[in-house]
This record gives sequence, structure tokens and C-alpha cells, in this order.
Amino acid sequence: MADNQFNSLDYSDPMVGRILDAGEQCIHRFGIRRTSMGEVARVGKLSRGSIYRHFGDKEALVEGVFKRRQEEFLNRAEAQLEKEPTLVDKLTYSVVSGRKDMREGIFASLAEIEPETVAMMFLDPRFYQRSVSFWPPHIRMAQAAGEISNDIQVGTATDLVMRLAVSLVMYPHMGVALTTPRAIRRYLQQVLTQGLGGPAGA
Amino acid sequence: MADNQFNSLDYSDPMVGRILDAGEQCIHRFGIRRTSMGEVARVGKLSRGSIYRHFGDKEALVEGVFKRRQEEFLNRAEAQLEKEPTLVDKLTYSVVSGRKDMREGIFASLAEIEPETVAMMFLDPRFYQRSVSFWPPHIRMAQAAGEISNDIQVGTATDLVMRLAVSLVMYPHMGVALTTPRAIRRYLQQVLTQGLGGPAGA
DNA sequence: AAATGAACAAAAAGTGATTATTGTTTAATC
DNA sequence: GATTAAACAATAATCACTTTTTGTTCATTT
Repeated sequence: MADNQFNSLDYSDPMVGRILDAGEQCIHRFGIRRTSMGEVARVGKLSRGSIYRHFGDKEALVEGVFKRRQEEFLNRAEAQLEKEPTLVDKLTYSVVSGRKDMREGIFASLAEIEPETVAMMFLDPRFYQRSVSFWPPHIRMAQAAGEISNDIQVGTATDLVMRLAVSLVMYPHMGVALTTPRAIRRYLQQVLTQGLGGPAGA
Repeated sequence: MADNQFNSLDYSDPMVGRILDAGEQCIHRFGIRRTSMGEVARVGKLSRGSIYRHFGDKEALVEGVFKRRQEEFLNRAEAQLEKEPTLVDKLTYSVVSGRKDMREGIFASLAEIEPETVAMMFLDPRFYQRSVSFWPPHIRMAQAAGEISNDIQVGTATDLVMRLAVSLVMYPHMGVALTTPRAIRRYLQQVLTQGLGGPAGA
């Protein structure tokens, strides 16, 4: 009941939502550096003390804002992924919507004002660790459907899927241009199911 | 003869080497921001004018320093890779030595002084484009040896190999810990030759 | 019980004058 | 022909100073 600022956020608390809303609005408009706790309080029409009650410090507030964004992204993805038939389609969707979020979301505006901050976030492993628990169920479904091998470790499969997702969102073309959903899907179909091996490789 | 500052560097010119040596030494000790052209000139025992003759501006000098570093890395890798029997072994070596360079090289010291700069460099696609021409010969060798499929496009294979290399150097563990050369090799063996498919997947 | 508003010292950010650096040009030197 | 050293305006960094912000505390309000 007291360590909300260190553990996961209580989204059922309306105050938390108001703080995060105000914080996100400020970050969106001014960036992280130029957002003050007083400004967040003013925008959210609440006291500075309340913010410090729910979030230990400014860093925790900022992390909370991005954590909620990421959870919302994962929730939307989770819902949409049920409609996608295969692991390849699921990953394709994740990459496409991940790029869209990157172009249009809070990251886009922040990247214009504070590109170094965004770069630092992308390089921070913690940023991705939250998504580690997202993929295993889908890996198992793909195994049950015979799409991928049953011999592979779920952790290993999760690792590859996340590396591909992160890499494809960050770099649309590395050695080859992967810009359209079709090209991404075709690439992932090959890489996920056969790697660089394949029918003629045996 | 006049546009050396915009095209590739003339390493046969001893002046260029002295400038790059001095520049690298300064960046190593003080970081990019706190390195002045006058300081580079002092360290290299040459005039500021010479630096501006060979490198149009400070940005070009900095880029030249890192470009040379990267080329040296690729040259060392090229030499060592001849000894590695398979594409999997080659990529394993590249990841291991890439991480070592990251820990011990100029990046390590720069990351301590200016982490945002390093983060920005890592996220810049141009940083990797220089390596695009590195892999295709090895891809073709692996195809000729029957290690990977002949059906795969060289560009596609290069893309995957580079994505894996970059990802594994940046993030030692994403969903699973890939810290030892053995673990990396086993992971790459699976991913490159079979993806997430495999014997039991058919 | 949680939210508020006020107070507070310590830390951070802004400010404006001063100094250093950049990038260019020039004539002299090697 | 390239390197040097000096001079130069424009830009950027630095410094001492002021203002703002942070993070904490506590009495008061809801």
C-alpha cells in the first residue's frame, strides 16, 4: 500500500491516471528536460505533493508515463494478435505497428526535441525486458500449430522474435530495404521458419 | 586531389595518419565535445590549417577517426574469418570481438564521458552501412559449401547476419542470456540454419 | 487515509558578460 | 604543392550569478 512508486502502478487509482495524463501531455509538448513537476501539477490540476506520493521522483514519473504507453501498446497488440493466424503474421503486425507508434506517438515528438534521450532509451535493455513475457504464449501456439519446431526452447524463440522486432523497428533497411508490410512478412517467413537454410539447403 | 575531405581517406598520406592518431587520442582522453582542433594540432605536432585541409570540419575529423577504427576492425575480422570454417563460426567470432571492442576500444571510454553520443552513433543507420559490403562474399561461400540455401538472396542473408550481429553486440541478453561464445554459437547455429523451424517442424 | 499548500535546503537550470573555438583567409616557409 | 603561423568574424563554451526546480517535511483540508 505504500510502495506504489517502486512497484507496478495502480491504474485503478484515478489520481495515478490524472498524473500520468498530465505528465504525458507535458512530455509530449515540452520534452522531458523542460517538464517540471510544478507544470505537471498545474496541467493535471493537482498538487505537487500528490505526484511525489505516487511517484518517488521525476525519473519515476517519466518511467511511469512510458511504461503505461508500452503496456497500452502491448495490450492493443495482444488484442490484434488474436486475429493474426501465424507467428509470422503476428510479428509482421508488431513491427508495422511498432514503427507507426515510433512515427506518430510520444517518441516522435520527443525525438525531435531530445533525440539523445530517445537514443538512450532504445539502448537500455530494461526498455525491452517488459516485453519478454509477451511472446512465450504465442511461441507455444506456433509450436502447437506446427509452424515452428517443438524442439526449440521457448526462451530462445522469444529471444529471436524480440531481436527481429527491435531490429526491424529501429532499422527499416540494414542490408536490404524492408519497408512494406509485404516485404517484412516475406522476410520474416523465411527467417523464422527456415533461417538461411531451406529446401535446397539439404 | 582536392576533395579528400568528402570522399574516402588517403591512408597512404602520412599526414592523414598523424591527424587521425592525434584525433583519436584526444577523443579517447577528453571525448568529442571537449576535443578542440587546436588540441588535436598540438598533440599531433602539426598546424590547425593542415587538419582543415584534409578534413573539412571537426565533424569530418571525428567521422574519419571512427571510420578508420571500423575499417581496422573489419580488416582484422576479414583476416580472422578466413580461419573460421563456417558462417556460424564467422558470425560468432564477429559478435565476440565486436563486444570486446565495445568494452575496451574507443567506444568504452567515450561511453563513460558522452553516453548520448555513443547511443546516437549506434542508432544511426550510416554506422552500419559501411559493413554491408563485408558479408556477401562469406554468404556466397556458405552457399557454395552447402551450409545455407542457394535459394536465398545474398542481400537478404546479409541483412539477417548484420541484424543478428548488431543485436547480439548491443544486447547480450534479450529473452535469454547469450554471454558465452558457446551459447552464442549454439544460438546462431540454430537461427541461421533453421530459424525456429527444424527437423521436427516438418 | 489521501490531497493540499506552504515552507525549506540542496540541486539544477537559466542569464549575460567573458573567453575559447571554429572555420576561413592570407602571406611566409619548408 | 603542402605546411605553417597569424589574423579574423562568427559561433560556441565557460564562468559567476540569479532564478527555478527538486525532493522533503508538516500542519491543514477534504
